[in-house]
Amino acid sequence: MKRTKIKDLLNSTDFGGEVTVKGWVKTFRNNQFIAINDGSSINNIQAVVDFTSTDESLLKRVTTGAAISITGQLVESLGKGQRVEIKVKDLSIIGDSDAEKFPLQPKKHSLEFLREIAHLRFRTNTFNAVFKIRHALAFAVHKFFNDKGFLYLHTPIITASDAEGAGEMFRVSTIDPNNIPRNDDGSVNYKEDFFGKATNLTVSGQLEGELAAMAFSDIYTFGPTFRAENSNTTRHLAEFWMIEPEMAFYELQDNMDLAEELLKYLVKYAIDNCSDELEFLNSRLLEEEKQKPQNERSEFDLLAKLKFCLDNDFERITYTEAIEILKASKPNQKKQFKYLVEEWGTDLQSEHERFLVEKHFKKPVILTDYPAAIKSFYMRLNEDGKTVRAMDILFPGIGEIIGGSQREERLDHLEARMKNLHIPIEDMSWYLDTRRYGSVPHSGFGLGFERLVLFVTGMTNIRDVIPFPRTPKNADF
RNA sequence: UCCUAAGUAGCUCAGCUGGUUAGAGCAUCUGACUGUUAAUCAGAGGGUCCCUGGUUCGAGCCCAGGCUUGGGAGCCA
Repeated sequence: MKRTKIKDLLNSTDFGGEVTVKGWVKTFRNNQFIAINDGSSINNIQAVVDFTSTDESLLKRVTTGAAISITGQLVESLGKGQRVEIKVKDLSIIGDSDAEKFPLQPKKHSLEFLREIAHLRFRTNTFNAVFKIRHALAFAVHKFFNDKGFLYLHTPIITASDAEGAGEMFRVSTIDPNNIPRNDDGSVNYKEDFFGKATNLTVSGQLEGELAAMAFSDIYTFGPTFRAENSNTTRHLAEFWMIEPEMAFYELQDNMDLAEELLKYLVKYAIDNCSDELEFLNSRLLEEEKQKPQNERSEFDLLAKLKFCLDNDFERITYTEAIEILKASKPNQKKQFKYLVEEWGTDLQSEHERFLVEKHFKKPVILTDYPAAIKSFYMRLNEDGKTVRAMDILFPGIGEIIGGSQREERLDHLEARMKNLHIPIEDMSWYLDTRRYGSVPHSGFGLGFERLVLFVTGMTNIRDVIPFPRTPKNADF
């Protein structure tokens, strides 16, 4: 008999008909009630088995985690707590699960423990919800850009350019570490390596994206990105996914407008398409909040927080304005900041960003026009000669979720800047060609996909929103 | 990388001032019960107290080094 997905059965009113479900046992209560889940819904379907007429040795194999197939009649539930259930006619075990060894129990587990069994955590409600939302958001990214006529560009994972300055890179090499080819001066002879030169995993697809934007006008990338930084935080991964649109003829304002529209679109898409999952995560968070002392509880629940983000314009201020606000702020006056804000030109610490977003404006903030000295070489210099057209979007609880800029389209300015920073211009000739032949103002940004998923799901550790997290000292599974 | 807290049963944790045979709840197993919702009741099994070394008559507990994890910082998306 053809299998029906549990999601469809839970919505069905076709009582009396015979159905088959296949899935994994979540709980088996009272020797009668099997809660089965097949991943199609965060909710289980209950199958009621008549233990008096069922082989006892078969029932013993209905253990948490076992895969089973059930055929029976779909009926209105006789008990409370669920609308429909299946009256079992035929029960068979597809795959046994040794209850003494299966690590997931029908109880609450800590996220830290589940991280150690990341290969099995998909089977929990929480991760079912998180990864469904992750999927929905990924789909929504493509839908958003496709509907706007953007071209999805696949940029290389392996690159030879080391001019990004975006962070430490992972080396890609086939050189035998026990037998390294050397030049006469003792340095590694990369001519012997696979690509004939030193190569790395990409830290960003931006530079390649700019090349394509000079032909297609509007492009985006969405792929894995790698940083070999020794960062041990709740919002950094060594391998993460990034969305990087790049638009010709966009100035900084257009760039900000697109970024804000994208973020709101994605949040709305999740609200509209993942209501069960968000509802579950919301109640899960509410329960965790109850464990906290009153003064540490957040004022908004997850759903309210998401709606608030949709209903309010992001606050847009310049770096210079931010510095003025911070200088005059209470924590700065009372010397409560660990790093006091005194001079124009220093980078903002995360305590400052958090103050602006969570205390002062109480909503997402777009910071623009940073000092050139603390930003990348490719950002467009303003007329004042000291700030660049950069923008960072800061989210409550997450910090920087987007970083972007209008790009420096003037060849002479760009070359001067690169010389200053000792970036080898000869190696970057391919990039500078965009400025040599039909250069136009253009802009783009990078959205950290996992940080977006963090925000939408309300999870607090980035390792819990990517299936198999790669972090320092951790590359399991 | 720095600061900080932690590591005890499958999981979550307790373990007094260093003192006999290391405990609880849940899970698991056995039995009872049979419309349950983290079912209930009775019983049983289950330990490299993170690792290495040291102090001591005696270390889960004290000291040193290491490993791992949580939280914070830096770097950033």
